[in-house]
Amino acid sequence: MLNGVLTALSDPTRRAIMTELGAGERRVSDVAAPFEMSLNAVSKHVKTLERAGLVRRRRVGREHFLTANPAAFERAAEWFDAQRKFWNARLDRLEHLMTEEAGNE
Amino acid sequence: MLNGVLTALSDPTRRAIMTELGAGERRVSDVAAPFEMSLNAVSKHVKTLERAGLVRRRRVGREHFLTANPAAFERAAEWFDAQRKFWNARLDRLEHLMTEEAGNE
DNA sequence: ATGATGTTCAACCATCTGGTTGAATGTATA
DNA sequence: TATACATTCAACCAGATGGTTGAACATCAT
Repeated sequence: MLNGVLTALSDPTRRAIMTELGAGERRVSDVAAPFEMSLNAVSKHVKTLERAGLVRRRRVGREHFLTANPAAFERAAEWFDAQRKFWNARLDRLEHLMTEEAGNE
Repeated sequence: MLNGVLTALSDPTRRAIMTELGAGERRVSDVAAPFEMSLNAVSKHVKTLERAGLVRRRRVGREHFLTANPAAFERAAEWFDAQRKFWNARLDRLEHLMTEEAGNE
């Protein structure tokens, strides 16, 4: 869902986690290590990303391995792309009108 | 700022407002009309979008005319595009490795 | 001047959010 | 078995968020 993905990614910590996972599979505590907040806080962020479908979890014994699920980006990326296209078209149309106007002067 | 734009757009009401403004300049009360919430609530949402740079306001007498500022989308759109490119490259690399692996069997 | 219109401001409220700490759970290891 | 490790769960807290209502402000129309 677009909503969940956008909400999840509107937090800088969570975007950083996604970037971190860009380097490959990581355990929860590895992901948490660079941050100054508690492991618990990061664990919550991971859960949020997971709920949004952006992160997948693989349990091996007591360790939880996390991977990014890039497919989940798609909806949001597409939404922004659609916006971009729409506004570009609109600006082009506007510009076109203005040059036409100029031609009539 | 990426953060502000993403946060602003993570709310469905605010995304709807942006869509509404896609049709052209609108007064605050016109923007508010289709929503079931109070004018005040929408006014607050507009202010949020304005703070994020996504909306511009033009005061004419007592009326405030709003327009979308598509340029503000750019950062966010670019961020998603960068993500998309990064993950596609990563998947390609992975696929490549796997076919190489298969060739060695 | 009066009153209606368009909008914001201010105070309030319930819920969400992002963080904390401490305990619980499950698993590996000595 | 006892202990250390990896992680989550639960309770709590402060501050943000999204909504409400009522008053204030500025402007237009009579």
